[in-house]
Amino acid sequence: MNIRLATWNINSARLRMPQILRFLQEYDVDVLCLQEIKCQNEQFPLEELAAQGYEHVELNGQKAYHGVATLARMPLRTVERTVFGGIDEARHLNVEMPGVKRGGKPVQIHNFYVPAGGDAPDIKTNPKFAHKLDFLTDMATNFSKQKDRNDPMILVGDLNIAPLENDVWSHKQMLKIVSHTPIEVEHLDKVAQSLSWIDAMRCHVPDEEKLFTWWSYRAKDWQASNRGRRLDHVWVTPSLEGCATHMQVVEPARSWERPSDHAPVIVDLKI
DNA sequence: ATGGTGGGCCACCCA
Repeated sequence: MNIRLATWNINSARLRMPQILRFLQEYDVDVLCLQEIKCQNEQFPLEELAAQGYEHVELNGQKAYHGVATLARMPLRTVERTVFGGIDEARHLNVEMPGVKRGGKPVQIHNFYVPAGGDAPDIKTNPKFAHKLDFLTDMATNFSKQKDRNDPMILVGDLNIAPLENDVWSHKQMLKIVSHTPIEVEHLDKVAQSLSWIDAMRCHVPDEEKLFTWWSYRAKDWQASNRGRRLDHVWVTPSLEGCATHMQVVEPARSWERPSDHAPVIVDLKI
């Protein structure tokens, strides 16, 4: 069974519906995980998606900020919406695909929006940075205690960390910038180690090559300056190792009218 | 060192 899965920080689902519909159609996506939907569940535009064949939508929304959604052509079932890091915000949604199994178990998809962490990389002066690290610590603990690395799971989303040197435009100039500080990378590494998660994007692009998914709105010409970061990720547990047969960052979407500042990431899975 | 651009919502918060 071949499944095309995508993740996209959409920066307002309601405002960006034309781009969402265009993306689903042009790229023939089966499952789309959205972050920063910025609306309550009741406000999410279900009808337009159903009309285009995406009849299955699971939500964890909230008013104005954050919020994640997972939508698909095939049935989905919400397993859990978990609060990490002690602050009750809509930043996680775990769904399973009852019709998509590996080793007799339905494949689960964790959709994450990790806190951005504010400006100063200092837990003493910046509560947002402390929250980000707490969130990551909680993720690692929760996975270790509650989950089994032998289960087929996919983790996608905006993790707001670019861990590798070539996940940012300038490693040296980014070392003290939130999203690329060593302490954040250490915390993210612990999350990855908790269930031996595999970085499915880097399986397709060598560590020596630049790979970005986000470009700031503040650049005059995002392509010319190309000061990007890889903030969005796709991980799989060991039982799905090698299942991601193809990966692409859909950079053209960053140039569409009224774009999100994130580009979608697509993986093709053979399950 | 600073400000640059967006979205939600109606005074600012957040990215």
